[in-house]
Amino acid sequence: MHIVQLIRQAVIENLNNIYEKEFSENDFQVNQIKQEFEGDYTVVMFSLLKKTGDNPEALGQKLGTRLLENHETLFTAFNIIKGFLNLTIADSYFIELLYRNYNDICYGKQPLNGKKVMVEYSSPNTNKPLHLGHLRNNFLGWSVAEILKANGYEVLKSCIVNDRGIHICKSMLAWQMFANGATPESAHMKGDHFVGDYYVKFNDAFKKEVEELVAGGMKKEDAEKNAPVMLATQNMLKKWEEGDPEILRLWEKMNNWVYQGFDITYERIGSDFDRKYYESQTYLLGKDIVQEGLEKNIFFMKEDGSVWIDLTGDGLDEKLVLRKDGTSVYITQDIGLAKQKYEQYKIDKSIYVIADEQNYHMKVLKLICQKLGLPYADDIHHLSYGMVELPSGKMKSREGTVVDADELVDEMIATSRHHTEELGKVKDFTAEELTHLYEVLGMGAMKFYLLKVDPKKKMIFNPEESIDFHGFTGPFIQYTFARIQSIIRKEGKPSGTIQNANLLKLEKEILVNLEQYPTVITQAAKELNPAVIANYIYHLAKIFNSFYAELSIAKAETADKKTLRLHLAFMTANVIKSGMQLLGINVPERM
RNA sequence: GGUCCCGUAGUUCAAUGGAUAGAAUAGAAGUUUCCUAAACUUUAGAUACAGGUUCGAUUCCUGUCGGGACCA
Repeated sequence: MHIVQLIRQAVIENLNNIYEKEFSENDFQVNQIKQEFEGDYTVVMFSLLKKTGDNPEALGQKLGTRLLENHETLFTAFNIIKGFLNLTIADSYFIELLYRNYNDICYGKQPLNGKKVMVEYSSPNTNKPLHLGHLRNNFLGWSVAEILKANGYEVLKSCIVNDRGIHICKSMLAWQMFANGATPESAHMKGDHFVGDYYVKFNDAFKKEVEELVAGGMKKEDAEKNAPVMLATQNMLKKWEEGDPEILRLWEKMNNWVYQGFDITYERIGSDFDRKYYESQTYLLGKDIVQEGLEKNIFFMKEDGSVWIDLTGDGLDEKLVLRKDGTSVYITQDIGLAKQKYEQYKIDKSIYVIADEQNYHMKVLKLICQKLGLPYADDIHHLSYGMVELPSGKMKSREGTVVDADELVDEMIATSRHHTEELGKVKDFTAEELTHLYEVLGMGAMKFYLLKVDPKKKMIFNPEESIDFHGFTGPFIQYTFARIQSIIRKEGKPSGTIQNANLLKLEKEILVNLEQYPTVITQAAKELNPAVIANYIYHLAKIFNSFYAELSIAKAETADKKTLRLHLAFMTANVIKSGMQLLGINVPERM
């Protein structure tokens, strides 16, 4: 049991005895103490004053005295400041922690709990390469999956590939018009970038045609509808839906180019999926559910034959679920896919990692499922994250302001190479070792940068300033790990027992933090928030670095202290490695 | 027009209703005969505004201003 729970329990027990009333966890808080006060944890007593009828001083005295009497192995001292009862935890309690978790790579993780979760993330379009926004999505989704695994869930990672629709037809049309049969091979390009270029070419052509039409006296609105390339694209989509073999062949060919490009990127950034869904196979789903909904009067049909749901009672509006020509809209297939996921995998929870611009859509999806009485409706969870923006605002592919994922990865790796060469600490590394190190550091910096921020908040990325390698960063933590490994190589793994603890402030601070790791993992899962882990690991590394600068491990004052500090270093390294893995970040033995 | 989200140091981010609002970076000043200076130490700097609830508000409620997203 974690120490905060132990304290809570002890406080409840003793309050019950002192006041002969029933107290519960909700009656008070237990917090970690602030630096400037004496002790380790504090009981906030304000909320207990009414129920106990005592003032803080009297309450604190009674409670503190009892706690020390009845739990002498846990508490060694207490003091009262205003409404806070500050408790000092016994050194021996923490020493036990070191022994108990020695070399345990599963420290902090939970055994399987029998629940199954699906995490859908990444969800790319096949008309352009991945960009910075996708990176945040991918890192988030992957990390959340790992965090859930660490909490005992069985996790399935899935991905819905938006492989059909008007946007793909635009790339296809532009390829027909401008490529002269070029391929990624002939152009020496990654397939996703190759196809993305034709998407841009389409937009250029479209813009030009609109301008010409407007110059000829047409209204802009009409010009956009009647531009020849737009009409041709719509015609192509129609042919695709009718199953025109030639169009289907082109569609398959271009999508495969894109997939080959995506595979390379996914491999580099460490994204993987247990199950991929393709919109071309799911876009017809959900129509049967619409029928059911009509019969149950949950949906209604308008005069033109289109089907709607009235959500005005829920503060939303009327929402289209089937067009008048009987074709699906996005929400229809989403309902269908949700059902398919549930029936196929018997999942207990379905998490969708999607940017917050889709908040409305996801709210509607869940609401409709609930109204339909679908059994999985309540288990649909939208993990909504803020968009990555530039200082100038939203990234726009049409304006060429998109930060490309592959380019950014290359840049990060180049920067890590530059820093490493400048410092010259790994001159004995082989070429492969160096390549690997640059990748570990570059990807570490990038992933940490995107994961350290609360997912809910939008974040600003400034391409002018490269992602840092100093301070609150991945490499800072990786460096801390590497220094510990260096010590372990020289001094060996910790062995033997600690006779006389008598912890110094810095030693104890590390232990207090190490003890919190399991709680942190639980909290991260509860909030579906990798930033909780990132902040914790950074804090731990920071404290360790102060400890490292202040106190010698190899030349500790006594043999006993040396054993203790080796243990501290060893366990800190294990927790750093474990926590960074939950973020998808590797740690190097040397750097 | 409607719904929702966000305003914290120059900048990028923290803070389950709790003590003197933490970090990083940029700025200033230091630390290397000693375990990796990608580090450490010191210093200066912030809750948009006005009310309210509370023993206590960055956090909850109302309004104003500012920014953003979505729905027609």
